[in-house]
Amino acid sequence: MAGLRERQKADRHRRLMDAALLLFREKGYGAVRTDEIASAAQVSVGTLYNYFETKGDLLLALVTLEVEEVLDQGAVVVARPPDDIARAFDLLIGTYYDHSLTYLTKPLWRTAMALTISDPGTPFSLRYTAHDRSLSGQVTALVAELQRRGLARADVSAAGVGEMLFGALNQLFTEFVKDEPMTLGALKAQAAAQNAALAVLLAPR
Amino acid sequence: MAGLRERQKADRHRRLMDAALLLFREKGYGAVRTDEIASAAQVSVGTLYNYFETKGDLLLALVTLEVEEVLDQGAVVVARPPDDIARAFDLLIGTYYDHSLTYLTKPLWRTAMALTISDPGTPFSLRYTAHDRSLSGQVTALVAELQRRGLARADVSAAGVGEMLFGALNQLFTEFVKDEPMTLGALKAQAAAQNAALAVLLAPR
DNA sequence: AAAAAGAATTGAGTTCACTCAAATTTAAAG
DNA sequence: CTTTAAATTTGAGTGAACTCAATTCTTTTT
Repeated sequence: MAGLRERQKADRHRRLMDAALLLFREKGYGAVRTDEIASAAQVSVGTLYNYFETKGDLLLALVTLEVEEVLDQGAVVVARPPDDIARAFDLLIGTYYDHSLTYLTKPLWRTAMALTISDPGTPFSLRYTAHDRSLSGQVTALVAELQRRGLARADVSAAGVGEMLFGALNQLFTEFVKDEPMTLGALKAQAAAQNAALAVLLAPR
Repeated sequence: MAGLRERQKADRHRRLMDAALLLFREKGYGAVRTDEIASAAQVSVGTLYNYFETKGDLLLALVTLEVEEVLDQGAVVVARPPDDIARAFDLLIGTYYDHSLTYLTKPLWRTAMALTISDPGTPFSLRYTAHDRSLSGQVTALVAELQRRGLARADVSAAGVGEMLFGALNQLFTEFVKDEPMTLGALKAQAAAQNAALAVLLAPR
C-alpha cells in the first residue's frame, strides 16, 4: 500500500488541479489569485509552488489532459478513415476542434498558447510542443493511409502535406480562440474550405 | 508650425520607442524594468503609461515597424515572381523570414506573439492581426498570379491554397522562434520542403 | 500681461506572483 | 517508545508592473 506521505501528495495535487480548473473557468486566469487557488485546495501558497513551478504551469497541466484525450480520439479516425479525402480531413480535424472546448475556454486557450510561446523551455511547454508534434504526426499518418488505399496521389511526401495541413489548421484554431464571437461551426467551415482545395490537389490523376 | 506641446509629445514618444528597442534587445524584455525605460527616455513611469497602455504595447509598437517593412518587400516579389512555383514560394517566404530578425530577436518575437494571443483586443494586437492578414493576402495574391500566368493549376481556389500555405509558414516561424539554436537556413529548408510538395500538387496537369 | 482652463507629468502607493527560512509532519533508526 | 533524519508545509516578505491624486506646464481668454 502506498505510504501516507505519497497518498497525501497525490491528494493535494488533485485538489490543486480541481480548484484551478474550477476557478480559471469561472473567473478567468488573470482574475484568479494564486493564494485563492491554494486556499480552495486547502493548502498554503508555498505548497502550491511546491507542486507547480508557476501559476502558468498549473494551467498547462490542465491543457495536457485535454490534448491527451484528443490524441486518443484522433487515432480512431486515422485507423479507419472515410473513403474520401475531404471527408477524412474534415472528420479528423473536426474531432480535434470539437473536443477543444471540453475543459478549456477560449481565454484559457489563449493564455496557455501564450505561455508555451513565451516560455518554450519549461517542462510543461515541452510537453505541449511534443503533443503538437503528435497531432501533426497523426495528420501525416492520415495522408499516408489515404495514399496507401489509392485514394490520394502518392507522388508527394505525406509528411510535407501533413505538416502543412496541420500548420494551417493550427493557425485557424489560433485565430478561432483569438476571435471571441467566432463559433465552432465557423471554424470548421474555414477548415473545410482549405481541406476542399487540398482534396482537389490530392485527387489521383 | 506644430505647437510646443505637440512637438514635445512626438519627441517623448520617439525617445520611449528608442530606449525600449535598445534595452529590450540588450537585456531581454523580462529583464527590463519599466522605470528603466522611462528614465532612459527621460520621463517618469507615469508618462510611459500615458503613451503606452502596457509594457507589452511598447514591444508591439516595435513589431509593427518590422512587419510594415516586410510587407513592402513582399509586394515587390508578388508583382514579378519567378517562373517556377517552388522558387516563387521560396523567394516570397524567404523575404519574410530574412527580414524577421532585423529589429527583433527570437525572445522578443516570442514575447510579442504571446502578447497578441493572450490579449487580442488591444489596439496593437489588432494591428498585428491585421498585418498577418495582409501577409496571408500577399501569399494568396502570389498563388493567383501564378495561376494567371498558367504556371499553376487554376482549378483550385487561390485563397484556399494561399491561406493554407500562409498558416503553415506562420507555424514554422513560430517553431523557429521557440527553438533557440535553429538557424534561419534550417527554417528556410523546412519551408522549402513544404513548398516543394505543394509545387508538385499545383503543377499544371 | 495676468488669470483661468486644460493637458500632461510625476512618483509614492497598491497589488499580486513568487521566495525562503523556520516550523511541522512523516518515516527510519536505535 | 524516543530520537534522529528527511521531506514537506507554511506565510510573511520581496520585487516589479501599473495607478491615481497632486503638481507642473502649455494654451486660451479677458
